[in-house]
Formats: sequence, C-alpha cells, structure tokens
Amino acid sequence: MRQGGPPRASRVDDVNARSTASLVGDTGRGNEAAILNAALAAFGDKGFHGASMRDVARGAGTSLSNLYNYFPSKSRLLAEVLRHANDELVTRLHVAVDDAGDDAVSRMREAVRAYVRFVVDHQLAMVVSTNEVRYLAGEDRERLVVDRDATQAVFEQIVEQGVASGEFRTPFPADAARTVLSALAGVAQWYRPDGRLSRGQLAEQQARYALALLESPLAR
Amino acid sequence: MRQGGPPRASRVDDVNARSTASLVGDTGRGNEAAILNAALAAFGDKGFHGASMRDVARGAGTSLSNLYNYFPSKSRLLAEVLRHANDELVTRLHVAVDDAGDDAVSRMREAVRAYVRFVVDHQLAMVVSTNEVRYLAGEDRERLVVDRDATQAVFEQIVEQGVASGEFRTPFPADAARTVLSALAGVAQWYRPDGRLSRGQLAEQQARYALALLESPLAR
DNA sequence: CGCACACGAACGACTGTTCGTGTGCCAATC
DNA sequence: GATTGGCACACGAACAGTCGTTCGTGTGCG
Repeated sequence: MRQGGPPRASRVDDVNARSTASLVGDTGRGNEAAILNAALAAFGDKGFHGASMRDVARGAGTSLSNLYNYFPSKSRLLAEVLRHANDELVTRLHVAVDDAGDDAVSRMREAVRAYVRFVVDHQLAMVVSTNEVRYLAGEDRERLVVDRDATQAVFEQIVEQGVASGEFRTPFPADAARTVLSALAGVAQWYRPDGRLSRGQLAEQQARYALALLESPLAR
Repeated sequence: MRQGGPPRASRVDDVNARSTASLVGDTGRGNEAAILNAALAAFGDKGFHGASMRDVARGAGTSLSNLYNYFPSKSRLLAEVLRHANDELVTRLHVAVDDAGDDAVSRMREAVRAYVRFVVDHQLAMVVSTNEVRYLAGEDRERLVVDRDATQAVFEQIVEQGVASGEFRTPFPADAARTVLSALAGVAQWYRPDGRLSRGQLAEQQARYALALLESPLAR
C-alpha cells in the first residue's frame, strides 16, 4: 500500500504534550516532510484552491519549482497529505481497539477516545481531510475513499458486535456508526485548544455521547 | 434583518415532491434569483475558490459583467447565498418547534426532523454553508456567525428544557446540542437522493439518534 | 558519469474586477 | 400626448495580477 522510505512513527503511547505536532516526520527524501507539512498548513488555512503552490513553497522554505521534484502536481500533493493523515488515524484506531477489552462498549470507548485525540493533535489534518477530499479526482480519490471506508469499518464492526451481544440496542448498525463518525468529524470544525475542556475530558464526553447514541443500556 | 423585496416563500407544509428545489425564489430584481442559484450550484460543485465568476454567469445565463450590477464582489455573492440558506433553515426550524408539543422530546424530534428535511431539500446549500463559510471575512462573516448561533440556540434551549424537566439526562446541555448539530450537518456530506432511506425515514432515524444521545430515558 | 535536489525565469491560461456603451422602461416635464 | 431625463439592467472588451506547470541550468554526492 505504501511505497518506500523509512516507516512513519505513529507512537500513540507518548500521548502528552505538543499542542502543535507536525503530521509528517522525516521521510528520508530531502525536503519532502517540510513540503507536506507546509501543504497541510496552506490547504488548511486557505483551502485547496485558495492556497497556491507558491504558498506551499514559502511555507516549506524552498523554491516553487523544487516542489515538482517531489510531487508531479498540486492535486497529487493534496492526495499525499491526505494519505498521511488517514494512515495516522487508521493506525491509531487499530492500536486503540486492539488494546481495549473484548466487549463492544470498551472497544467503542477506546476507538472514540483515539479519534478525538487525533482530532486534537492534528486538527488541521482532520479539517483538510473532511473539507478538501472532494477536490481529488481519478484514482487518487478512489484510493482515499477506500482508506476512509477502513475507518468506518472499524466503527461499524464494533457496533455490530455490540448489537449482537446486546450491549447496544440501536437498529441499523451501519447508519449509527456513520452518525457517530459525523459527530466526531464535527469536533475538528469547532475545537479550540484554549477551550473549556481538556483533551481527555473532550474524549470522555464524546465517548459518552457515542455510547448513548448507540443505546447502550448500562452506559454509566 | 432582511432588507426589501417580496417575502421569500418558505412553506414547510407542502412537504412532498421536488427533489431539486431552487433555494432562492424570485426576488423582484431582474436576474438576481438566477444568479444566486447559479452561485450556489457553482460554489457547491467546485468550492468558493474553485468556481469562477464566469462559471456563475454561465450558470445564470447572463454575462460576466452583469453580475456586478447585482453584487459588488464574489465574496458578497457568497455571503448572500449563505444568508438565504440560513434564513430558510432558521425559518423552518422555528415553524417546526412552534408547531410541536410543549415537551422537550417532541420539540427536539420536530427540530431534528425539520433540519433533516432541509438538508434533503437543499443539500447543496447545506454543503456550501458548512464548507465555505470560512472564506467570508469582515462583517459578512460576523453576521453569518450570529445567524448560525441562532440555530444552535434553538437546539440548546430545547436540551436545557429537557434536562430541567428530567426528559434528558445528559450533562453539559450546550455541548450535547452542538454534538447533535454536528451529526445533522454530517448528513449533508453523505446523503444521496437514491439512498436506501426515504426522506421521512432518514428524519425519523436521526431523531432517534438525537434523543438517544441526549439520554432520554423513555425515548421509545 | 549519473542521479537527487535546488534555483530563477518564463509560459499561456485564467482570475476578479472595471470601463464604456447600449437598451428599454417609467416618471416628470414641456 | 410627445419629449425628456434617469435608472435598472445588459453586454463585450480590457486590465493587471496570479495561477499551475515547464524549462534550462546548476550544484554536490556516490
């Protein structure tokens, strides 16, 4: 799925600190990481069409033409940014779910927590992911849709498990999972680091909302 | 709040039919309605920065320069589109809530139903509203934020009423209301007219999710 | 040598906006 | 009733700037 380069670190466990973490770590290719992070910042700030390649170059501290030594076009650059963001999210989700208990309530709670933590840590990536995906075309778009379905599948599967075990009573598990994800994606749109709730409190709150929405009888 | 021109029709009761209703009816000013609707279509299709004034003119069946006889700039055109969309939504919400019973559960259910119906009837308007607001600046932006707060206030008030009366048990009513709204706004992002659920079923389903999220003990 | 990375300059296309002009309708004036 | 003025609406052409992308060239390392 991913081509060469050293593995991207996605350590979910060193969970504290850094309010502004860069999404993409060193890739082993010159300025690639700086370009990707600058593109994320530019697209997040002005939107895909509102940001120019010159903006990206300036943010990355390199020249305009040099961008094309790394990415063949602006839309491929967007695609790569979104792929990095989605990879990080999916990785965090799987780690969180695998580390959770066997019951659906625990797994859902951990999944929501991990999602919220991702939103807080990489809000810009989340905003770009939801707002700019539609500007992708062709196979870049299709691959992203597939990858996004993987996220949805994690939640769907947990809901189905919970419905089967009686932990959740919601009908139409797939629709309920999608609604939970909509609420979570919405967090990225209004979250502010100086808000009333801490990262942990926000995650806890969203987990409660999700479990309530799924009609978990014994959810606290 | 609104300046001149004949009142816009917003009849919530003739609830059937038209899968593609135009958001803006005749305004009494030449081609204004056609321009606004074309702008909505263009911004919805390509995004604010991706769509050009020439696209809007083509869609409205008029000339590029004529647009400036109606709107002084592209961003003011966006602002007017968003204002029409928000006015329609707020009107529908107030009508629905006023027509509902006195208890919070009924009022919330009707508010959610009205919201979903708006999303279905004017999906493009909803998508543009959520995705392109951030490109507004100055007082256009501020006015839109105020108007959007009015929508949130409707939901917040119902949640608070329900918490006070014991119909809802969720803590932090304002946060819960915002989460419900996030889920509803999300509907506009994935809804397809040829989907499995009818408009009414979708509204019903979202109402159930909302009431469950608010921890309504006797919600069905 | 070749390859990865870096740069400035330039291209043609497209951008939002303005300008000058023209039309036809409605009300005021002769 | 005819003439006038003004206003709302409409158009093509043009402007100055920005866009994504390409080209040619250069450097330094393996």
